[in-house]
Amino acid sequence: MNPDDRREAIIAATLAVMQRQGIAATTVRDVAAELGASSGLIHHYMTSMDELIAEAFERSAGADLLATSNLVQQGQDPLEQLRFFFDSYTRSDGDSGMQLWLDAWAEAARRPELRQISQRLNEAWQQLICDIIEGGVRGGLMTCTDPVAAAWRILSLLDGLHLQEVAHSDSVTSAQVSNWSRRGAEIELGLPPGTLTEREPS
Amino acid sequence: MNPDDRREAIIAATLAVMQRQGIAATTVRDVAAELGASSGLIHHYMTSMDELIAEAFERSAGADLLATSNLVQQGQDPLEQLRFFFDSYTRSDGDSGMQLWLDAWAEAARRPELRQISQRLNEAWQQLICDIIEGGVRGGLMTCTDPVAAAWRILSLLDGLHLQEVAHSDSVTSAQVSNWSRRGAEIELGLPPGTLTEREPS
DNA sequence: GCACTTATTGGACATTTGCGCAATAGCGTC
DNA sequence: GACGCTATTGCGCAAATGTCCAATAAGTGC
Repeated sequence: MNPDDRREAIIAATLAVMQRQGIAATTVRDVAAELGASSGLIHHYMTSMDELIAEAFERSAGADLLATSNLVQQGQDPLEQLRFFFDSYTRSDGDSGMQLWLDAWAEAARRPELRQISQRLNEAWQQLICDIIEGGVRGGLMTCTDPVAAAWRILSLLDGLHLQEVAHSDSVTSAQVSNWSRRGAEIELGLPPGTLTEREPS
Repeated sequence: MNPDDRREAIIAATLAVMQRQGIAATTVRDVAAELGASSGLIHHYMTSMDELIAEAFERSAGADLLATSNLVQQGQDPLEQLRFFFDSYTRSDGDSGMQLWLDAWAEAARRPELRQISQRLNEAWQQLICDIIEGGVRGGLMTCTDPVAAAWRILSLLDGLHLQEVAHSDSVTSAQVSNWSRRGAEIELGLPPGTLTEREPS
């Protein structure tokens, strides 16, 4: 098998195990079993377990960011862009992507490589929101005196609510995460209620 | 040694280890070393490792909640109560309490006992904020059409910002967590800027 | 066909983990 | 001082884990 393809296959298998069992409980043997290969093979391509986990997480979380980013760019104006942002972000929690983030944040303190990736991606998410807000303020569609702070607030609110949904499923529901976070952004940016509500696909 | 005291001592030692190393990396042997006793002793008092961890987390997080709750009750009006709430919450992150919460949320999916405790405490935090808001709305000091949602937003925003600070220390600083979360609550509740800023102890 | 590189295997190894258990020490009661 | 209960010890066991390594299979260029 082509080395590049093999490497991809290993990362894909790692990701599958991570999503099933969580980052902390992912072992080399499980990845090998998922791949249908031996454990030695994984170490032939990866120098350490930490690198393997970091790479798999980056692949998964990076793809989510890219997908949302692409969708946002299709928005005609900043309001639609922000709506698309919420559409994309609140849809992607159907899979276990958010549990991965929870694991990553908790493990960041103990895995430097993972921490670096997690930080970089979070800052990219914040930047994405910040750009939308600055566009909205320039166009007179939104009111905001501190876009950097506002972007961190919108992102953190979304993460904080998602966290409750994933950790304690019957405290906060998926619909509440969507509604409450959209309403929060409306309040933050001086928008009338309903502006960011998900539109029915016509 | 008195069995009750011994039990307390074990929990205290467990907590110390948990704060130093994180929940996932806490082992029976480490707790025994911290206590200056043998590993067998821990199992004489606790039926399992999960129970030990859950109990220690409940003790620590419950104490934080109680301390904040007590401080809030000393506020003369809802605005001061909310200010006290932020004072208490944003001060308690000096120690590593927030990393414990991160671990707890991540582990909640795999440790039922921990999940139950985490969920109960989070709901109590939300209730604490909700009561303040309802008092503020009644007294005409705050504007809020949905106190339940607003309380979840204020709590989740605070947790989300804290999360960034703990996981990636140079993305968001401790001061920014305090300022941004207070400002967020002001916007949420229709308060003029600076209303919730920490007062200098005169 | 033959050397040479590389992918792949399967297991060994040292370490760490939660937990159990037989032995011991300490202390209160008669 | 003897007895009995329980706190406490210290070790051992089985399972799991990351890492490494010698042996093998599979190509690949000559």
